[in-house]
Amino acid sequence: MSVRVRFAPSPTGHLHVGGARTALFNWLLARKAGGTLILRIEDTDRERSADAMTRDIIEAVEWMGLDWNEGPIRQSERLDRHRAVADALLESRHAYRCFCSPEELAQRRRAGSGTPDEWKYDRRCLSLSEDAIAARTAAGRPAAVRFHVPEGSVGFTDAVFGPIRKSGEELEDFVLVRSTGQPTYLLSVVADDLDMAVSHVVRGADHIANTPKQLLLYRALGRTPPVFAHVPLILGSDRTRLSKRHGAAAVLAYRDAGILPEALVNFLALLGWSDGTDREIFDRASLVDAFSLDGISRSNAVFDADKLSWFNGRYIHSLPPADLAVRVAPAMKSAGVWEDRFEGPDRDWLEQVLALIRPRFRSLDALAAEVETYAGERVEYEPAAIEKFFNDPRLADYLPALAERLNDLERFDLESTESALRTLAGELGVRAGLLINASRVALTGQSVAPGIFDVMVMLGRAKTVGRLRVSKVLLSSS
RNA sequence: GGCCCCAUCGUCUAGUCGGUCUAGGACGUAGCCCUCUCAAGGCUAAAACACGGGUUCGAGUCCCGUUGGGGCUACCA
Repeated sequence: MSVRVRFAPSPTGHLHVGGARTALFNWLLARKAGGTLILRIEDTDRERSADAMTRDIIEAVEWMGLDWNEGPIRQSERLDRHRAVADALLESRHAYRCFCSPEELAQRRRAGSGTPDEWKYDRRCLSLSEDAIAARTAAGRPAAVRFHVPEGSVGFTDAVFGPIRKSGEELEDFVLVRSTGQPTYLLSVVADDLDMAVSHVVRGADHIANTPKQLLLYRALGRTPPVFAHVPLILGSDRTRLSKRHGAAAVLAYRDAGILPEALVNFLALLGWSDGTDREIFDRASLVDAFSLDGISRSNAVFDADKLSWFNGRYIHSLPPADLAVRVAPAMKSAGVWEDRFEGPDRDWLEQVLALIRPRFRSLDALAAEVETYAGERVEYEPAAIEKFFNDPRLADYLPALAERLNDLERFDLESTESALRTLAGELGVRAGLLINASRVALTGQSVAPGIFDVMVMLGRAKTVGRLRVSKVLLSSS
């Protein structure tokens, strides 16, 4: 049996990390088995669905690099097919028309004993005679289609949770088609999964309780259900279900915050799945290779932004510089630090700067912004840096002296700059650290930077000497 | 409330048919090393089997209960 899976988000909101992980697991399963991934948009509730959200979801899935083989299919385009299934169920007496309006139901719910959510549909319309139905239909009364839940229990073996059973008494006669003629989710998923020959349904664990209802539909239709694999939910740090309240839960928000898709993918894969080893870093290919449904955990997982950040750092630190330059370009552009020369003659220089400064960064944004320190014409001095390393008045003489030494250098490289500085420090009788740290502030405006000689070489002689000379002003005025 | 599901460090997790598990790894935290700063990197440390009963020679591993958490309970998906 060939593996056919689907990722079926509903466009009622942004694609959040929970949905993203479900998409990833489906993709992984499809790729691992050489199967097919179908992208299906579950927009049967027109009221709550938005086209903008559909675009958002597709953009997010593409950004994560999860390619699909069929779709995107909009469920709303298959309404006729769904209604046909409902008609078949009506015909076979597995479903019946219900003329109770939502308002009436709400009223009866409130009037019933116990709390409203204990109330089950009272099957008032189940016993309607043919004549009564015909009369109401002729009178133009809208009717919903309800499934007639049979006696007995339904059970299935979930690929991650194992056997799950539910007694039919717990289920009420659920609606398949709204009185507006719109099919509901329960009908649509089953009809679509059947038509699309879906072999494995991998979805969030919040669907576990609905699965018995769907199983009943498969049974009534005389069809074999797919394998179900429910994935535990992702929780916020307060252990409640992840939502907008927990800050950035949307996939594209992470992209916009400078997260690399491979980091998100790697992180998400390990959130609720393990291959049983200690391995943490997985590229796409090894993830496909190692993935298996039975490595999925049964308990919910808390989303740990710190760990995502760590993964992102790992990828930023290990990407080939040429690739990193490509990946960071959008962030540089939106930060306003991009210059055309980075596309041409200074490409190598940019790559070298990135390679030099990246160990200190875990996000593309911060990394992009820091390029300005090296590429820009002006230095922004941090007050804290000045306070920390510009606190020796003698520096007002030392730094200009260092500038001249460096300016006179025959060659301007790592070795020559370092020996020039250390020689000067020796002659002055001060620690090399004094000049080094002060130079760091003079050259970058910060108290934090890569090795100072690397910084000098990246800046080049002109900028290095210029910034050291300018710093005299700051020193004498402070 | 009812039904379903889950339960190992703060977090993500490993934990072969129950037998050196004195419970392993990672993030985070603390310390040390490196060192011109801060990172990165390396090393080390603190940190968990929710609780109570069973079953068994022996339970983190099996069973029951309690507690806690989550989900579902719509003419939402």
